[in-house]
Formats: sequence, structure tokens, C-alpha cells
Amino acid sequence: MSILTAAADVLRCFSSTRHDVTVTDLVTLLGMPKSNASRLLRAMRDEGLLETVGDSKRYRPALLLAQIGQLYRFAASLIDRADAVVGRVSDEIGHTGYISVRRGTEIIGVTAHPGRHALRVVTSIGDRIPAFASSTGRALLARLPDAEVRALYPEGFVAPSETAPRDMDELLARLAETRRNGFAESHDEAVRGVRAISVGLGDPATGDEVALCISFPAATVEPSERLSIIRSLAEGAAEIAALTQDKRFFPLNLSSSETAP
Amino acid sequence: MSILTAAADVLRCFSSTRHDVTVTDLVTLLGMPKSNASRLLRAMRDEGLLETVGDSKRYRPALLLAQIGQLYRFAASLIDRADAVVGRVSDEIGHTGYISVRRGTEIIGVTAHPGRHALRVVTSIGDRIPAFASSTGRALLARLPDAEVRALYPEGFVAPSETAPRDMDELLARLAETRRNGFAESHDEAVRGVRAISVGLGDPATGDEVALCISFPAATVEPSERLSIIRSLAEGAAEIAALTQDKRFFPLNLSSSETAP
DNA sequence: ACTTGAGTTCCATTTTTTGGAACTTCTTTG
DNA sequence: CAAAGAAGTTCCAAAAAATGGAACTCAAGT
Repeated sequence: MSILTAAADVLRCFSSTRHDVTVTDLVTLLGMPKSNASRLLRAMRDEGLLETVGDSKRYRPALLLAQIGQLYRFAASLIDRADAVVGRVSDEIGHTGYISVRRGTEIIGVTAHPGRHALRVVTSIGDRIPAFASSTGRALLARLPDAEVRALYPEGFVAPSETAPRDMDELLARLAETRRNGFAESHDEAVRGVRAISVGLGDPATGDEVALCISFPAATVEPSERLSIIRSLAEGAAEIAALTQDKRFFPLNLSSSETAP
Repeated sequence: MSILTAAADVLRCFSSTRHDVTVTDLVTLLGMPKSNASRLLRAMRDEGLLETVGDSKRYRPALLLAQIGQLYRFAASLIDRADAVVGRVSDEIGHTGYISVRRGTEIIGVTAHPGRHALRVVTSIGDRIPAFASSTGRALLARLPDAEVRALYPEGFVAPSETAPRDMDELLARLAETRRNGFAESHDEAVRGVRAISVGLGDPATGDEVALCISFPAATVEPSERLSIIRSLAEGAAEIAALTQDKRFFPLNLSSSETAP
């Protein structure tokens, strides 16, 4: 097993709740011998992948990784464009917006725009949520043929909340609805009292796919505001889809959707 | 030589002008045998460090690195706090603000807040500029004793512009001025027509040091506006310095500085 | 069908990596 | 303040991975 595997494992140890690691952290988290952990951290520091915090024995990701992380947004320029749209919509209406990507059956937040309202939805970048039980997830799954969706869940899934799809048939029905409407919607799924509108989007040139999402408290948003969120999001997404010549984009179709929340 | 070295070298190949690499890119950039380049890229992809663009033979940094990059800001929470201050000041006055760190004799942009004005200074994250010839650089160098500054430049340096320090003595004089005033200033140094105000700041607990900077077109900014930029920046920085108990922070001292631009 | 450029696979040799144990700090605590 | 304990580092021979040259595959372009 290459030392690259170990190095990647170390990087995966970092999270929003673990900003730095020590030799013993690695021993317990990854079950590697102390000697390896010690040498590996030092080697990664010497290579510029990690840096020590002050002159302590704690290691954190180095600036190099921060720089490359920044680059990712532009490398995957679809993310950048989508982020601009979500940022604009979020600014306009004051609710939280974010964009996410799918990795297998999980959805990962990539960028976020916190809303301005006192009651706002807080999401954090890097969070993972199940694809089938979120509007972002379904916006992205809707881009796959049903057969591929089935293949993603060979063992089915368990609905985490009342309003999430209960089984594959229900999921596929909601994906069909998403395709028809041009947007996906969730209500009380991941978080009680929260409603979210998502639109999926892709760039055939790079194979990237992202979901644009606006998330807001269900109680305080009028039907008309919800409609205007849907319109803004869909409009912005459609512009990008035209640019990338995304053939799998589903345009907004409000007449087909129930318009009351 | 460990494969980690090679992997880190690959990561260093990425820049704002190179968002992805191929096997041949590595061969020419790093002079490694094709066979190694091919295997290394595949291994890094398998480990989740890189991802292929679409289904082409091009590799770019993977989402994992983007996530870790995000984390860096919070891991180095000094950066986060400083960024908040610069963001606020930049918002208030409409000019471009950014924060940077020093690595050896180079200054690297970490976060940026583009200004609102039509004529604004554009900087990009990850750009490297020489420390001695920029206000950010001198704001950070001023935190070192003169002897350490000398040690950083054993061979001296060559001034890149008229207004940059010409030799070590001139640099040390300007650092002394920076310490006296509590801020560093540049004019026409890196970019003609651009003036910049920077304040240095550190966190003794982690050893991190950052520079807060506001950069603006020299021609359109009145002396009074310049003063208010200096005040806002210094005030915000002083708050953070108090929090981190930064003993090397130089407080604002407007009386000692010439107040006209 | 031929050429060219790009990428991959093969293989014996060389080089790293591994993990247990001994050793060194640093920290805690009696 | 010394002893115990925890955390980290270094050492070593065995085991595993990396190397690089050459042969091979694949896809365009002519």
C-alpha cells in the first residue's frame, strides 16, 4: 500500500471539527503504528502539504492546499458560474443559498452564501447529506436515467424523515416530477421547518454537475416569494446551461407544478 | 526520494494559469519519465487527491483538496478574523481589500475582497509578490528584528520599481517607519498608480502572522479618505491583536507620520 | 494503411516503507 | 522534585513499492 494512501487518509482526517492532528490522533483514527504516524506527518510537512501550528506538535493543512482549494472553483468553472448565480439570488432575497455536488449517493456543499434574515438556514461547506433525501440531491439525481438511479441504490435506502421518499418507486416519481417542473423541492426533510428549492445543472465538456439551492424557513415565506425564488434560480441556471450546452438541463415549467407551497 | 515529493510537486504544478495537467505536462514540467507520470497521476486520482476532467486524460485537484482548503481559513483562525475586518473595511469604502501571509521572502494572497469602484485594484488569491517591495510585505517584515530581516536577504535584492527600497539600509529605514506609524504604505511599487495601506498582525499562540491590506488607485483617493482607511484598518487590526495578545503589534501613531499622501 | 503523439504496461533493480522495540522528551502527579 | 506516564522520535532488518527503459496500445491526422 503506497504512502500516498496514508497521506490521503491523513487529509481526510481533517474536518470542520478537527482542524489539526497529532501523532496520537493518527494512531487512534487510522490505527497506524506510532512510528509511521510520526514519520508521515513530518514527511508531509517537509513536502509542504502540512504545517505545524506554532512550534507545537500539532499539524494542520498547509497554505499550498488552501491555494489549490481556491483553484478548484475556477478549474471547475461551472461551480464558479453557478456560485455567482446563487450568490446573486441569495443577495436579492436574503435567504441562504449554496451550491453542491454529488459524489455517489452523497451531496457535498461546495460554496455557501448565508442569508441576511434573522431566521436563516445555516449550512456549512463540506457537509454531506444523502442525495435521495434532499432537494439538491434529487435535482442532481433527476439528471440520471432511472436505471442509473436504481443502480446507485442496490440495497434501497431508509427515509430519514416523514417527507423524504420512502422507497425507490417514490424516489423515481419525485425525480420525474423534478424533470417535469425543472426544479426540486424539499420540505422538512433534512431539517424541520426548512424548505429548499434546487436546480441541477451540468457542463458536458467537463462532466461536472452541480445543484443550485436556496433554502429558507417554510413558515415565513409567502407563496409569491417562493415562486420568485424558483424563477430567479431557474433563470440563472438556464443561462449557464445555455452556455455549457447542457442537453440534460430541465427548463422551468411552472404550469405543470402545483404553485401553492 | 519519496513519492510524496513527487505528489507535492504535481500539486505545485497547478496555478491560476494551469487548472489541469496531463501525463506529458508532468514530463516537461518535472522532467520525470512518462511511466512514472502516468502511474503517479492515476495513483493520486485513486487516492482522491486528483480527479479526471470529464472522461479525458486531464487531471485536476479533487474536491477533497477544495474542502481542506476551505478548512485552512478556520484552522488558521487568525486569517478568518483578519478577513472579516478587511471585508468590512473594503465594503465600507469600496476599495479592494485582501489579506496575505509571508512565506520566506514572498507574500502570498490568501483572501480577497474586490472593491465596488469602477476603477479598482484586482488581485488574485495565490499570487506571489516580493516581501520587501510591497506594503503587505513590509507590514510583516516590520514584525521581525532587523537582524532577521538581514538574514532573509543574504544576497540583498534588486528593487523592481522606483519607489521600492533600493537596498537593505533603505528597507530597514522603511521598516522602522512602519513600526513607528503602525502601518506600511506603498505607492507605485508593484503596480503603477496603485497605493496600498497594510497592517501586520500575529497570533503568538499559533505563530501565524497576516497582513491586512487595502489597495486603491492613488489618483482618486483624497488625503482624508486615505486617513480614514488607515484608521479603519488599524482599529480592526488592534482589536484582533488585543484578542490574540500579540505583543509585536505596532499600534497606530498618526502624529508621527506625515499625514498628506 | 501509415505515421505520429500520447498514454499505459511490463519487469528486474533499486529504493522506500513498515512496524516492533528501544529511546527521548515533555507533562502530570504523588 | 523525582517518579510515572504519555507522547513523540529513532533504529533496524524484512517486506513492499517505486523506478525507468522499452515494448505495447490507442487514437488522430494524413
